[in-house]
Amino acid sequence: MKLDLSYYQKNDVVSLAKDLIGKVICTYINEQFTSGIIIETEAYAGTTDRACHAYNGKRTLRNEVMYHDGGKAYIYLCYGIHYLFNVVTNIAGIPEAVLIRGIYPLEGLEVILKRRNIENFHFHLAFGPGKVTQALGITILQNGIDLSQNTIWIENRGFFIPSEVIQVGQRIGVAYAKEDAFLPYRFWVEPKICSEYLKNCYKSIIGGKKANE
DNA sequence: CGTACGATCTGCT
DNA sequence: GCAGATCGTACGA
Repeated sequence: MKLDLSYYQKNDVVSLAKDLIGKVICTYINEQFTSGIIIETEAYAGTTDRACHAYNGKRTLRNEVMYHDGGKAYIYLCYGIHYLFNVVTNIAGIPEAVLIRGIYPLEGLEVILKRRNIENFHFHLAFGPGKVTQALGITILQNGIDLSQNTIWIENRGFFIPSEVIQVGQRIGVAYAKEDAFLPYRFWVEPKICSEYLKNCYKSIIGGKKANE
């Protein structure tokens, strides 16, 4: 169920970014369990990617964990306000990562609503990278943690997202990366579409059948 | 040491 | 649709 470290240590960050769509990210933070289906990701492809924090081999205190073995959390503060959560991929020395940009809340909705300071559920509740970390309770305190432990981890629950509903496009907010800003490294499923597939999964669970594996 | 700038979100128009 | 919030990091002097 829980993805192990070998999953993250593969050598194709773009494929991993797409494969993470439909997986379930879980957190146990401040004694509270919350989770959501990953519905938006972006790949950041190491030292040759102008949009990547490790472009041209840049290595600082902030991005140090990108240079570690895959399967760790790379978290940083963006625009002085929002924490952004990345999964480090590949092996030590090759600084690649997947930014988790959107989730569809699955468990702990009450906690998520409280953390987001929102009254009622709506589709875009955690669609956007700053909303994801707020919903899941992630801050800079979790930077560098190991995703095979029990604070932040990702599971395969067998939710099947058909390839035809996964959209592909340019990454958001990286105009400074010049030509690399046009690379098709962003993957997403509209939250409303995701909810339709969720209904199907729940139906099959209720019917005594396991969700698609 | 000083300054510029974000892998964004919200609320108001 | 747009401006304002807000602060750590990076980088040059």
